[in-house]
Amino acid sequence: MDIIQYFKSQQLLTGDTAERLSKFVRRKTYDKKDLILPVDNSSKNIYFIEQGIARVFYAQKNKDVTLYFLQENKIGVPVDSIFFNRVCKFGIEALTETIVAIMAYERWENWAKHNAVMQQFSQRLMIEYIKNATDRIYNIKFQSPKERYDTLIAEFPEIFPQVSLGHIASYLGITQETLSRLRAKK
Amino acid sequence: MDIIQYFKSQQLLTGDTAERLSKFVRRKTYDKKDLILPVDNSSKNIYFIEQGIARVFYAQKNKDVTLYFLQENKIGVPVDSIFFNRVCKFGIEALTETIVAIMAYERWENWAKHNAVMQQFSQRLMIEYIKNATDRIYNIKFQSPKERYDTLIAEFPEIFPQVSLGHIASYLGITQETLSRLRAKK
DNA sequence: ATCATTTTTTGATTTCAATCAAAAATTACC
DNA sequence: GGTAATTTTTGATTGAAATCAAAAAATGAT
Repeated sequence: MDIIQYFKSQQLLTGDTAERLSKFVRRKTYDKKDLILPVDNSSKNIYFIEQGIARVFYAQKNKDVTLYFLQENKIGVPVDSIFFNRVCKFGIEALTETIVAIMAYERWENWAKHNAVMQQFSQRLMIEYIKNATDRIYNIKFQSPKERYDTLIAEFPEIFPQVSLGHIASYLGITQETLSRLRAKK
Repeated sequence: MDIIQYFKSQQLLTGDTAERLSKFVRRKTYDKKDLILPVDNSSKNIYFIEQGIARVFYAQKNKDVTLYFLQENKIGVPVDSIFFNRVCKFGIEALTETIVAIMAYERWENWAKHNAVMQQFSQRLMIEYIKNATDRIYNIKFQSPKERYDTLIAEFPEIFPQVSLGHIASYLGITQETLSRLRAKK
């Protein structure tokens, strides 16, 4: 969905603010396997997935771990760079052909300083991030791979034909082979 | 440290705001093993550790996992209840004798609506939470138990005589025996 | 100090998932 | 449609850490 439409539909923005925000948006299309954001970058952009699927991942040498998936209408925020002025450890990779709405965070941050609606909008997005991070930690620390698997297909069933087992397995914290066996029985 | 002193020292609050906030604070002392916040509760309080050490943990049946430790000057925030109106999955347990400064979040939230300093203060705490959660996810997903161990002693060396191996092990995601062996060699 | 309780270490065994390897299936491309 | 390339499944083996069990050490209480 168009990013501005989406924010409106979620009652995050009202007409005129939305109007103005839409001027900040730049759109870009990525092919499968393109990097939307490379690892260890210090981008201060916000990446909204208008179409397609992406993954947020850590990578170093021979290690590659998927942190989470971004479906349509999800936002990838390089928090390290935006809030903490350090390079962002994770990257974002397109897993299908993807349309991304990109916005420079600083512009809207400045605006938010003088605008209550934007201020609240900004806060809402932070809370959204907090929710996702909190849930993910619970998911990793307290649930079993099988439970994580069940949660994933419940929340994001379309993932299966589209995303390769390897990425899903690393999201779950197991190997591809183990995931394949997990699916087989049952 | 006294919570208000701490916020001042961090330039999070100025004189008069601090003054007023201090009226919101209620202090409580806990013994070792006391629950500061039970699991699955819906407290809307914020818990600031003025003295001692606590742990944030998930528990169900025979499962008990330590999420992270709260040292002096750290804040425990039951985000589930405060932001999402659901019971908070984690609890907080005192690991030593502990002095906690407790504050009702709603009071300061209402205040923040009409006060820019409080608003910014509130936002800073959110960002702090985001940082911790982000780092922790990296820590869990991308680092090995040994690396987690090294990070922990680097950041929080005093933990060792004070907190039992069992809790530390569950924080690291291994068993107590494995941790004991990890420490032995070297 | 002594005894009791808790915590940590050490040892032996088991188990589950990782690894290694190859076959089968699916997808992509000329 | 056929061949190549990729992805998934299946099988056999290995290994690292969990489990089980008990000894040793540390802490606490009387």
